[in-house]
Amino acid sequence: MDKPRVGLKDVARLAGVSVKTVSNVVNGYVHVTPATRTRVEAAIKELNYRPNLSARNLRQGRTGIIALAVPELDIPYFAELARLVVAAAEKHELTVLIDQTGGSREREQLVSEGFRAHLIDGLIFSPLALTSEELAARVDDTPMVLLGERVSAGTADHIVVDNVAAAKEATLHLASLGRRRIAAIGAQDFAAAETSRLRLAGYLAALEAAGLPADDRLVVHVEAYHRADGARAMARLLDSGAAPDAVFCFNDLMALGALRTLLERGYSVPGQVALAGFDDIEDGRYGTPTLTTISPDKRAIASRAVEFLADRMVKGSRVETREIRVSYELLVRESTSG
Amino acid sequence: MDKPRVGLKDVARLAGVSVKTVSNVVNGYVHVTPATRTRVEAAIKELNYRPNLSARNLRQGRTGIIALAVPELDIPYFAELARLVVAAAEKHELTVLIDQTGGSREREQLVSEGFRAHLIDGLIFSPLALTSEELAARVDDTPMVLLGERVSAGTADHIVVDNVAAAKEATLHLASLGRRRIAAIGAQDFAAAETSRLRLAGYLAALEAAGLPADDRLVVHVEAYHRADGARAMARLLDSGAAPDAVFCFNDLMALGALRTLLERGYSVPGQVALAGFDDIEDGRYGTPTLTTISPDKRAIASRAVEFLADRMVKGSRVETREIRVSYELLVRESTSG
DNA sequence: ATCGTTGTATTCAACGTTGTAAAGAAGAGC
DNA sequence: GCTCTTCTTTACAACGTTGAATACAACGAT
Repeated sequence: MDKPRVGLKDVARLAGVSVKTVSNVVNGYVHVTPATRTRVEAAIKELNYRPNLSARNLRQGRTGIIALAVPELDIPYFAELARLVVAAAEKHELTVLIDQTGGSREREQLVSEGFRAHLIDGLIFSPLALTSEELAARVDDTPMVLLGERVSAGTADHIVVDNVAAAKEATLHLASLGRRRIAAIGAQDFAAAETSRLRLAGYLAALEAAGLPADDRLVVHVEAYHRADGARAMARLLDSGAAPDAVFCFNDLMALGALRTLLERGYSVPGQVALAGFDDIEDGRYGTPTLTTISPDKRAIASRAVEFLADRMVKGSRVETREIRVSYELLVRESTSG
Repeated sequence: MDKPRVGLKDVARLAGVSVKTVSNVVNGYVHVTPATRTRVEAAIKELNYRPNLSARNLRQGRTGIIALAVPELDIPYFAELARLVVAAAEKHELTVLIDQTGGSREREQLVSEGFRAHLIDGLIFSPLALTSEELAARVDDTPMVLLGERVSAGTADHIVVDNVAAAKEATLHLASLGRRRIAAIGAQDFAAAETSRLRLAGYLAALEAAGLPADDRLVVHVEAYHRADGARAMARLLDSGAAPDAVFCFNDLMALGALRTLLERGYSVPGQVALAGFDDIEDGRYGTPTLTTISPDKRAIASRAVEFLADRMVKGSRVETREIRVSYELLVRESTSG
C-alpha cells in the first residue's frame, strides 16, 4: 500500500457521482445540491483526496507559481525582500519559488532565458551580472518584473529606487556633519554594475554640491557587496593613509564589515569616522553603534512587483512596459549622530 | 500573437517527424539518427520550444520539486540553511520551493497536512509550533524530513543536533572563564518548544556539573527568538538586579540583541558580562565584539536532509524512519575571550 | 532466401483535470 | 398534458507529455 494515488475518479466512484461533479464540488461551483455536495465531501475526506496540481495546471495553462530570482538568500536585503514578496504573492494566491543565481552571469542567463518555462507564470528578477542589453535580448515570453536600476531597460516592467538621489542625500548628510574627507566603499567596474555606478554618481554629485573635492583615493572598489568586502575595503582605505572622516558604504552589509574594521583598529564611530550605509537591513539596527542608512521602501518594492506581475499575467505583453520608483528615507542613527 | 504556446506537436510538424521522436530528442534518448536529431534540434530552436513541466510531471507522477518549510526567511539561520538546501537539492536535480510558516500553528498545520500535495515530491520541515504528536498525526504521505529535535518523532526522518550537549558545552565554557552567575536567555513554555527545553536542560546540566547553583532569576523567558526579544530579555535581566556575569543566549540573534542592550548601557563585553550564542550566523562574526557561539554543521544538515528525502522519494515508506545527529562545534570568539 | 537482431521511428493510451455542450430532472405557465 | 425555463448532473474532449508496444528497415548469420 505504497501509492494509492487517489484522483477525482476514485472519489466519484465512492460518492456515486460523475467525475465532473466532484470537480465542481472541489472548485466550489454553485449549482450542486447540498445533498450531493455533502456526499462528495464525505468521500473526499474518507479517501483523503488532494487535487493534482500538475494536472490542473496542465489543463488551465497556468501554474499559480511565480519565481523570485535573487543573488543570494543569505544576504539580508534579499532575505527581507523575499519574505515580503512571498507575503505579497499570497494575497494574489500565488506561490513563490525562489531561485538563487549567486550573481553569476551563467545562472542569470538561464533564469532570463526561461529555464523554468511553463513551470512559472511569471518572474521577479533582481539581476546582478546581466547588462540591460542582455536582458533585452531575452526570448522567453514569461512575464517578468525587474528589480533594481537598469538604464534603458524598456523591455520589461521595472521597479527602481532613485539610487542617485538617495546616495546623494546620504553623502550630503555626512557633509552636513562637517566631514570633509568622505570616502565611498562599493565602486565596481564591470559592465552590469548599475547599482554601483548610480550610487557613485550620487556620491560625487553630493561632494560637488557640498563644495568638497573629489579624491580618487577615497573611492574604494570591491568585488562583491558582502561584509567581508566592506571589512577589507575599509582596511585598505585606512592603510592607504587617505584618512577619511566619514564613509558612505553602498550597502549596509559592507558598512557592517567596515564598522568591524574601524572598531577593531580602535577608531571611534562616529567620533573619528562617521558611517552610513544603504538598504536598512535589520542587523544595522542592532549593531553598536546603530547604522545610519538609506531605507528603501521594501514593502512597496515587493508588493508593486507582485502587482505588476499579476497584472501582466492577465494582460500579456499588450500593455506598455512600466517603471515605478518607490520612495526611500534617510534614517539617521548612531553611526553618524552618536 | 500573444500566446503561441508551442508544444512537441508543433516541433514535430516542423521537423517532419513524430511527436515521440521529438520527445526522444529532448530526453536524450540514444537511438536517434544524427540527421533526425539535428533536424529536430533546429526546429526546437526555431520555435523556441520548452517542455511543459506540468504535462511531464503529470505523466511521470513526480515534479522534481521539494519544499522547504521554515518559520521565516529573514532569520539568518534559516536563510543560511535555505541557501545550503537549495544548493544540495541542485545536486540531486531537485528544485526547492520555500514556504514560510511564520511559526504559526495554522500554517504549519497546513504544511504538514500537505496543502502542496502533488506539487511537491517531498518536504523538509523545520516546525516551531507543532508538537511531536501533531506531526505524528499527519495523514499526507508525501515524504518528509524533519529538522530540529522532536522527542519521539518516530514517524518521519529526522535531522538533529545534540542540543543538550551543545548547550552544556557553551555554558561550561562560560563557567570555565570563572563566571559564577551565568544567565540563560530563551526559555519558552509552550508545548512545542523543544529547542528551548533542550537547550535549557543543557544549561542546567552545565551549572550542576560546574557546581554552580541554579537561580530562577537568571533564566529569562522570551516570546520569539529575534533580536528584539534578546534585547528586551537582557534589559529585564539587568533591571531585575540578578547581576549576571555571563549570558548564554539560545540563539545568536537574541545574543546580538542582548549585546546591543549591554553596550547601550555601558557594560563591557566580555569584561563585565561574557556572552555566548547558538547557530553561528554570519552576523555574529562581524559584530563587535565577535560572538562566541555553537556552530552546528549546517552544510551537513542541509545535505543529509536532501539525501534522506531523495532516498525516501525512491523507496517510499518501506524504510524504517531514520534519525541523524550532525556535529557541532564551539567557536570561542571575542564575546567571551576579549 | 530466411531468420533473427539491432537500430530507428511511429502509434496509442494514459496521467488527472476542467471547459463545453448537452442530457436529465423539476417546476412554472399555459 | 405540454412546452419553456431553470437547475443539476453528465459525457466527452483536450491540455502536453511519455511508456509500452509495435512497425519497419537494414544487416549478419544461418
